[in-house]
Amino acid sequence: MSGHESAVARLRAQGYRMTPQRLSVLDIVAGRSGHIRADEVWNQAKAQHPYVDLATIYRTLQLLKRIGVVTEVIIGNKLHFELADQHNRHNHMVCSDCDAVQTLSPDYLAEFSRRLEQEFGFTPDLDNLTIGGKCAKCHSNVSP
Amino acid sequence: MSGHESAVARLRAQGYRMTPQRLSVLDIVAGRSGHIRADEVWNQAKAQHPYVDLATIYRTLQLLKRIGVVTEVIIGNKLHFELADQHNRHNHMVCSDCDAVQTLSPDYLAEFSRRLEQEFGFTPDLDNLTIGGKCAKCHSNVSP
DNA sequence: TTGGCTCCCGCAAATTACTGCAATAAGGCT
DNA sequence: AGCCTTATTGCAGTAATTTGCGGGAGCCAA
Repeated sequence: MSGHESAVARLRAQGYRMTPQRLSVLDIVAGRSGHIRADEVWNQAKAQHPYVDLATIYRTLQLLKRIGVVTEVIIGNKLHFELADQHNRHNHMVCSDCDAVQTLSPDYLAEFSRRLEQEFGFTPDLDNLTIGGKCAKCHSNVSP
Repeated sequence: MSGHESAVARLRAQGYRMTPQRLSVLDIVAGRSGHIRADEVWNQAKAQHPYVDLATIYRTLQLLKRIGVVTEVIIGNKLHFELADQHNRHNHMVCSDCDAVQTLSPDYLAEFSRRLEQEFGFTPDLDNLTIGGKCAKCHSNVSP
């Protein structure tokens, strides 16, 4: 449970204000071990604070993403968010059939990333990289 | 200009029908050397066939994507499509600052892909993989 | 050719994501 | 504690994409 304080500090440091709405969003995302959709955040936030607007949720999530507190994962073309834990960075593999999500150590991408940087000067944003494909279970299935 | 016939054949082979609308979409996507947005396809399609509906464009593009005739590229959170040229497969690197797109040989991902398959049984969909990050030009800039 | 099954289209409405604007409230200053 | 500045919210509206529905058309079999 160390995400909150540092997140609040990071907001303040950049001139952003801490509001009940933002705190709610932060609590909700931090309280969830995995990823959560924007509308789920909204539903939970309304329980704590009846007049939060969905637009505020979106703006807050974008803000938190911009300052690196949460990361965005696209699962079956729906946006999800999760707390960015600096001590446990990971990428996601999402199955295009069953939407199952597996996490992946960024070590697997280190070599690839280094080559892009050396050969193209392109710095990939690994924090937000999600790999689509078929998981082992769905791979054996037939119908497309 | 070999995309058409094989695409038509592939549609028929899977029980899909070739309609004027679908042919238009196919023509338009094939006629563009790079990527094209759904609404651009729509505008061009309307010129040929005044009563095409945008929903049809979207459905057709999804269909073509599903059967592997076109691939999807997300550029600055807008969907783009391009003809899947089997002889010139490539991935994309998109700069999150300036939306510039560079193409990338899938060779760079081969090793990575092989490891995912061996260690997790996960088959990544490299055709639709786009890497976000900062290009060399924007990398030197300051403001976030 | 007739019947029937299924596919496909256009229309409209739903869903998801985002934005402009005026009212509100957070945080610093006194 | 009270005031002032301005970031932030709620509301309403827009943009982008998807989905449900009913009619119409293609295809096959008898």
